[in-house]
Amino acid sequence: MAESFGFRLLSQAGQARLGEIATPRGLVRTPAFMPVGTAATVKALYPEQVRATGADIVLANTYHLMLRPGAERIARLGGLHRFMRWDGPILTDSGGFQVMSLAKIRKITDEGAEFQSHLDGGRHMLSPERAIEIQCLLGADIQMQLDECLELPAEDAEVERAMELSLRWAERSKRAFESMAKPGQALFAIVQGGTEAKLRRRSAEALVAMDFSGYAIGGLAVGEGHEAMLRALEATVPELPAEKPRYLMGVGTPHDMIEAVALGIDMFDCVLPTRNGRHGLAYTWGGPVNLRNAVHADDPSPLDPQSSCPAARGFSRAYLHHLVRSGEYLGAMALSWANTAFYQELMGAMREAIREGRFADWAEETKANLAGSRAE
RNA sequence: GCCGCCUUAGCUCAGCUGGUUAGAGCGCUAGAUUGUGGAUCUAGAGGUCCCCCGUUCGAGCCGGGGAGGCGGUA
Repeated sequence: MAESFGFRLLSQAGQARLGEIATPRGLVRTPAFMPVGTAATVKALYPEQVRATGADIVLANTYHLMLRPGAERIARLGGLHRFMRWDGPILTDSGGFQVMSLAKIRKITDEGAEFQSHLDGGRHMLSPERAIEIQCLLGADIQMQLDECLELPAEDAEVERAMELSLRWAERSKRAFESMAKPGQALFAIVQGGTEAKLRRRSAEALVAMDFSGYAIGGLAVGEGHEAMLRALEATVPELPAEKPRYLMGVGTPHDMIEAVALGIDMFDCVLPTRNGRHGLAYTWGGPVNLRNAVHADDPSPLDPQSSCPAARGFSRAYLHHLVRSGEYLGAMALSWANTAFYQELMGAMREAIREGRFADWAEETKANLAGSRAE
């Protein structure tokens, strides 16, 4: 097992990349999907289940864990890996996005983000330095710089201001990381700049000059639309170094991820498989299936016979329909499991297609099969 | 038997002095959801206002008769 962090490019098909991220806690095969475990749990799933679906790494969250149960407490309890019983790599988000999406009242200054907790209204200050300190207390293998994420559409001047602020925060995050992090831990920068190609390029260029272990693309899938997101990726990815992993934050649908991999993205995270699973939407090789719909009430066929997941192969659509409509825990568990498994199967299929040099054909065929999964 | 109350959407119920196209909540039928508040939002379908007769320009609403339900009483 590697002592230090590293990325290896194994193969390429067009812009699509097959690779491997080495961490002291194990390998991450890329393209990778990271199940989201915001509050130190991939909701409704046991860690063993998450691992068995093929996930190499999970995501957890600075914002939520600093508020509850507290980063210092997790550190006293032996760190996040022991706390949540996940011994593989963990990536932690820095909190920038959550301050935007969750905190009711917030004030962004150069110093940091001052916000009121969505839990109890308490006031907190999250600076770039504190965000790194928290991620170090948690023991995250891959840490993210604090950034400012905007909802789109936004004024150009506002997008530029947030992008420039995020650059200053990147620099401070890196300094803090270098003074606190343990060997083998990595820090990723976050490219901002909205949908404006010029701003994206400037952000990427500045961050690359600071030399991070990996580069994330943030501030997308926040209201700009599918095509605008792809154009922003096309503008950004060529600016990033080939020898570092590229992470598209918060994305996405199966369709989104196939197209992003085609543009050279290596890593994803998204709440869709788990959140939508809890609310009755299943992702399958035949496209998304809304199990709340009445059409499933009498359907004895399995959710997805092509899936390797016992929940997708074993439970009938009629039963899952009943569980979802009844608000039963097992419905949320079964669909979270099936969806998490599907997302990993999808990444596995992409890796195989790249390895065999047939990614473009595979992508066309698969997108057609999934049609309905956001065919925009 | 007599007295009182009730009957409006699938369910529980509003309904103005009699006045356009009769409403709500839940449910139902769908849709949205992208660095997770186990959340939220959007749209749609659905009515013999118990039945009949009458009064009125006009009745869910007023009068008479009937049916069904609940309660009280003998």
